[in-house]
Parts: sequence; structure tokens; C-alpha cells
Amino acid sequence: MKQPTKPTESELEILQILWRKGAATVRQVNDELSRQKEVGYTTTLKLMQIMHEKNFVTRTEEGRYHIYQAALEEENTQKLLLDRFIDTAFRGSASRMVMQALGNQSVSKDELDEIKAWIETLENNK
Amino acid sequence: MKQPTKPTESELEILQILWRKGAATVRQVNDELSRQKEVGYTTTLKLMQIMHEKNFVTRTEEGRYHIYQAALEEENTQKLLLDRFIDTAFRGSASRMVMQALGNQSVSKDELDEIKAWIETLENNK
DNA sequence: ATTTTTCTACGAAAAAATTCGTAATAAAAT
DNA sequence: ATTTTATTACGAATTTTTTCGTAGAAAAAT
Repeated sequence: MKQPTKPTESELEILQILWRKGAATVRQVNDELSRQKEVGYTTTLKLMQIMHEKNFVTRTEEGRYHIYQAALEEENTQKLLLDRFIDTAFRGSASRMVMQALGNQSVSKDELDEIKAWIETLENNK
Repeated sequence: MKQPTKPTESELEILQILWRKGAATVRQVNDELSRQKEVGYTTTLKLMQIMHEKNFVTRTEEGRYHIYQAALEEENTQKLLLDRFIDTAFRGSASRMVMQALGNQSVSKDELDEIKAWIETLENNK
């Protein structure tokens, strides 16, 4: 099978849950997912089966259950998505994207300080 | 027609070109697009017609041509996409996303300085 | 004048992503 | 023991997105 490079939107939602929980059954993932949106159990199941085929997740049989884990690393995946996103939405400019992001209420003063510190670290290594 | 909130990936590619050029014919957009990827003229045409239906672009008839312009504002659209993206890929944390983004080679020292200055401006207003 | 090129409109095919129904079966509950 | 519940597998329907072919008409080239 040709290895798809990027998880779809729905697959990402599931990956996020797995990253957070570390390991989970379909039922658990579906319960989480249901809090975000209306979704049938078999839909989630099917998605996770597909993700298994794509090697986005691994699973072990525990009696009758399957226990799933993310096979993609959170950081790598985020980096991949981020690069693509900056390209398609910000014409390739990371800094413009960052400035836009920082303008939001969602970022607290503490976080801003943290980021500033991070920038200073980076600058010393450039 | 129910107004879709978010442009698809392909639509975004076109919007970007329009944002950059200000106004353009299908031909011009298609020429640009062709530099990025293989794409037939009628494919671009159809996409732009769809975008017109969705009110993502406006157009004026100039003789036989249609001249298109983005109807979505670049900033608003980016903000919208960004919020969604941070949610789906970074579990809602803007600062984690920003730090990840800044770690890339693509961000120069000058840009870092610019961002730092920007943060300071923001902090004074919080 | 005729032919070729360049547009738009439009329908529909193709591809990709998402959703769901049904069947088989194992486990749990009664 | 029988019934109910929970699980996987799987195919297929549905929806969304992308691609393209064909037709008609205007403009440009010959």
C-alpha cells in the first residue's frame, strides 16, 4: 500500500485523543469524540481501522478488544501539518502566521513571556 | 444556498493568488497555479465558478472575460483557518503551535526580532 | 470568409473522505 | 440455557472535493 503522508481532518481528531490518552479502545475514543460532535460508533471504528491500515496507529488485541495507540509522533506530525498550513494559508511566511496567532485573546501574558524567552534562546543559537 | 464557512484546500490556493495579484482572470490564476502543480484550465475555471457561487470571490465582466477578486479578506480568513488549525492539530494551544513554528529554519533572526517587538507591543496592551 | 484560438457554462465522472447498516461472535447478564 | 449487550469486520451508501470533457460563442489569426 502506498503510504499516505498526511492524516485527514477526522483522523487528526482521533490522533489527538490518542496522544492525550496514550492508548484507548474504540469505545473510549468514540466517547471522547462524541463530546465534540455527533458521531456513530461504527464510524469511529471504521476510521480507526483505516488508520490502522495506513499505519497511523498500532493496536494490540487484549482479549476481545483492540487497544489502539498513535503510531505517528505528535511533534513530527504537527511539524508536517504546520509547514503545509503555513504554505497554503500564509503564503509561506511563518512569521506572519505567528504574529496573527499571537494577536488572539487565547494567548495569555504568561504564554507571551514564555514565547519571548523561547525566541531569545533561539536567537543565541543562530 | 447555505453559506460554507471555510474554503477548501484548492480554493485556498486560488485565494492566495488573488490576494497576491489583487484581481485576475481565470487564465492568469491558472498560469500561476500551473507553476505549483499540474492542473487543467477548465479545472481552475470550474473551481472559480464554484467559489463565485459561494461568494468567496466577486467578478466583473470585462468584455468577454471575467475578472475575479477575492471577496474574503486575507486576514479574516487566515484567522479563521488558524483557529481551526490550532484546535485540530495543537489541541487548542496557540503558544505550543507558535513555539513549534519558530523552531524552523525558515524563520530568520530579523523575523524573530520583529516578532519579539510585536510581543512587547501586545504585552503593553494586556 | 474561414479557421483557429480562447473564453464561459455546465454536467458529469473520478477521487477522497465520511458515515452507517448488517452480520458474526464473544462476553455478560438474566 | 437464553437473552441482551458489546465488539469487530466489512461492504456499501453518501457526501465532499477535484478533475475534466464537450458545447457554444466571441475574438483573433490566417
